[in-house]
Amino acid sequence: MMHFEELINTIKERRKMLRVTQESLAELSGVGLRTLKQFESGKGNPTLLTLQKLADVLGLEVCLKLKNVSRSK
Amino acid sequence: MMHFEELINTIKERRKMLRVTQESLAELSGVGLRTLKQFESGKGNPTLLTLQKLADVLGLEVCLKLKNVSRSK
DNA sequence: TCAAATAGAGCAATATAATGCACTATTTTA
DNA sequence: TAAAATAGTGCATTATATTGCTCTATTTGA
Repeated sequence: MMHFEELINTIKERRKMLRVTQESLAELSGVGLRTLKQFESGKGNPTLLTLQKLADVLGLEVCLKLKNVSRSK
Repeated sequence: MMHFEELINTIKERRKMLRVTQESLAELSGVGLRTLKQFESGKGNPTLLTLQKLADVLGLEVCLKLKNVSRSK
């Protein structure tokens, strides 16, 4: 899924920016380390709850925004 | 989960604004009708893929944004 | 450079999301 | 206000997300 990557990168970059390891983020968020590893490495299709838990610790939140309609793509 | 509701409402309202029934949205998105019903009725914890499929048809996209840090809440 | 820290993956068990079917409840509309 | 359309739920099955354990690969820093 093309759009997954954007979310993955946001999480990954944000985590690194905050200098948090996968292990720490897993603990802090209550998400299993294995689950986080899978998500960040592009395997996996997390549940909304899992994504929210991760985002929350990183000071992010999941949202829905209008797609850019006028793209010539 | 408090924050789920916001996402649910966004989906639900957007769907209604576009005058699309659950049945249509389910078909168009490729998500099972049962799954959509559960999500909109507040039961359920959809996978990111499911959420994206629904959002996509409605002209929305899942994103991560910075949380409002300075809230006295 | 090489040892420690961090990240990724195989395997297997368990929890739960996704789904369809059939039915009920609610809403819409003629 | 009654019929039709739309939305919500119980039950059961299947698919798959989550998890821990263990091991390997990669990255980092002294």
